[in-house]
This record gives sequence, structure tokens and C-alpha cells, in this order.
Amino acid sequence: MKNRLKVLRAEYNFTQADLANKLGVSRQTVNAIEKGKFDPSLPLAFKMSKLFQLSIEEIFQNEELE
Amino acid sequence: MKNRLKVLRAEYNFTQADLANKLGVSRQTVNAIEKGKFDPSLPLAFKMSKLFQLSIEEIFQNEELE
DNA sequence: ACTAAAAGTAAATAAAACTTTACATTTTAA
DNA sequence: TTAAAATGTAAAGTTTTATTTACTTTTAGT
Repeated sequence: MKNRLKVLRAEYNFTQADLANKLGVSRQTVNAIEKGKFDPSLPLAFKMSKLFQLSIEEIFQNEELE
Repeated sequence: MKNRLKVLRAEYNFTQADLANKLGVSRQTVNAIEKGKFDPSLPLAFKMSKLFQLSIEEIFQNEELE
């Protein structure tokens, strides 16, 4: 699963720690998701979606399904 | 997290077992998600999205975030 | 009403997401 | 150029998602 978190953080001038705070998760969780180590839970994806005002599909792309 | 899986299954005339097969998960997993026992992983949500040709937001609603 | 298919549920287990602590490396700015 | 901030990473532990097996209840068709 690919994601645009790094770019979105840059646009909003958020550090990983900033984003983690706003999402209510740890900095390491944000880092791991950003680096593709694992995928966020659906609720966390929804939080990101709301924060950046983008659809989940605009933030995450599942390359497995074409 | 609410979802429209039961209705979508009805529209497509899928049993829980049918849907489970198409998604590559167990029937009990489909049942549990449908009954709101837990949320699907993000990759599983994407599979559902593709199968029903609906956005994740059209299938799942996070009532926690208004 | 009977039967079979579908749906609901539960317990035990496995796998994945996430936390915490901690330290190393890279980037930025004074 | 060096100090601080930001990022990367790792291990151990917790929580949540998903599986398997198995049994009960509900629904639909005859």
C-alpha cells in the first residue's frame, strides 16, 4: 500500500510528531506507516482523511488491486 | 464504524460466504465486520471498495468523526 | 412442518497494528 | 560547524483484526 503522507505533511508543514499528535497515535506509528512498514487501521485512515480533507483513496493507493 | 455491507450483499445477491470467498477472508470475518464487531483492515476495505465499485467512504462511515 | 442453506456466535489461536522505550542517523538553522 | 530538531529503526509488549472449528438459531423453499 502506497501513501502520500510525506507530501501531505510537507504541504501542511507538519512533523511526524505533529501528525502523530493530531491523529492520537505515536510518532513511530506515523513513521512506520509513512515508510510502508504497515497499513493504518481503517479508523486511523478515516482520521487522516478528515485531517487532510482528502478521500482515503486520495491518500492511500492499493497497488495490489491494479 | 457503520457499514452498508448487508445492503450491498443483498443488492448483489451474495451470501456472507460468497462475499468471504470473493474477498479471500473467512465467512466469520465477513459476519463480524457486518455486525460491527470490528473494522476491516485498510487492505480489506480496499478489496470491498473494488468489488462493489464504491469508495471506501460509501461503504463505511466513521460516526466518531461527526 | 421439514429440511437445507444462511446467518449468528463463541473459544482458541495467529497475525497485524500500535505503543513504549531507547538509541542512531539525518536534516536544519543559528 | 555544531547543537537541536526531525527522522529512522529496533525490541518487547498490548490490542485489534482475522482464522479455524464447531455449534446454535434464523430464514427460505418445498
